[in-house]
Amino acid sequence: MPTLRIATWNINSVRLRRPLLGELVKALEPDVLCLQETKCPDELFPLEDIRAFGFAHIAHRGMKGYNGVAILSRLPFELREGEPDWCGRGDCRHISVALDAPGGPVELHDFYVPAGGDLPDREANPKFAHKLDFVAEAAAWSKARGAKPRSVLVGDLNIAPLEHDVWSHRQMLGVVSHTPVEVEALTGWMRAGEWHDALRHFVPAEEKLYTWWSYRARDWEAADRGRRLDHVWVSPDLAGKLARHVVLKPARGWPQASDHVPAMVELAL
DNA sequence: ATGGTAGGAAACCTA
Repeated sequence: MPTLRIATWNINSVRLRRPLLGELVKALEPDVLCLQETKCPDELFPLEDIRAFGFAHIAHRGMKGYNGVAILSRLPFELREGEPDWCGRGDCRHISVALDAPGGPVELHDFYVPAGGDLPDREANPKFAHKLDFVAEAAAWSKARGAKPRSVLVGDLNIAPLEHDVWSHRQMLGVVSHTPVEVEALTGWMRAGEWHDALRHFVPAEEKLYTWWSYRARDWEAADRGRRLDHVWVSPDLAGKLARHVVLKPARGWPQASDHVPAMVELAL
């Protein structure tokens, strides 16, 4: 049966960490890899290095210093144009393609949701307001779009929705990424598009699951104060085709690691 | 209660 492996990783600078892409490819052998926080203007994107890792098809949308998303693929795809300009900011936080996948096209969306700053107060903190507005717009977009078959949405959504998506639910309730207003916004987005949480398809809600560990810890592994900020969602028709997943925790221990680790889902198409 | 680290830019922002 043909399979499709889609991975997502907040790489936190594609130029600095491009050697680690080789490690990721060795470990996961993804057909498609979606990146966030490439922090790389389009004219400086390291196309040749990435082609050498086997990704013949590359789409990237970057800017100077911040943000930036990219889709690296072994399969051909068509870049989807005319997607929304989220919150009218011209940020590079979303890119999407129609993948030439086994059995027909798969619509793939790669998102980087604003982190939202430190203070979980819409009035006092414009970054938090931006985050909530972004997710609300995304929910409206999903609602209008409907539960389109053969769709996958991945990325750093910067919200850990479930109790066991954080190391301590109680201590995180007031911390941006796990506040009730953010969790409600994210679950509203999921419901609006009838998206299925593909990572939790494999890992029961009662089990801890993290994709991010802060840089600001003496020993990230010993402290293990992680959060699940990175997500893979699939359309209802693909939920039954989920075959395998990997959250590549060892990547957090790589030399010059990103604070996020790659997550991958395999679909039996 | 606080501050801890990292990347990119350009002397401070973002996460």
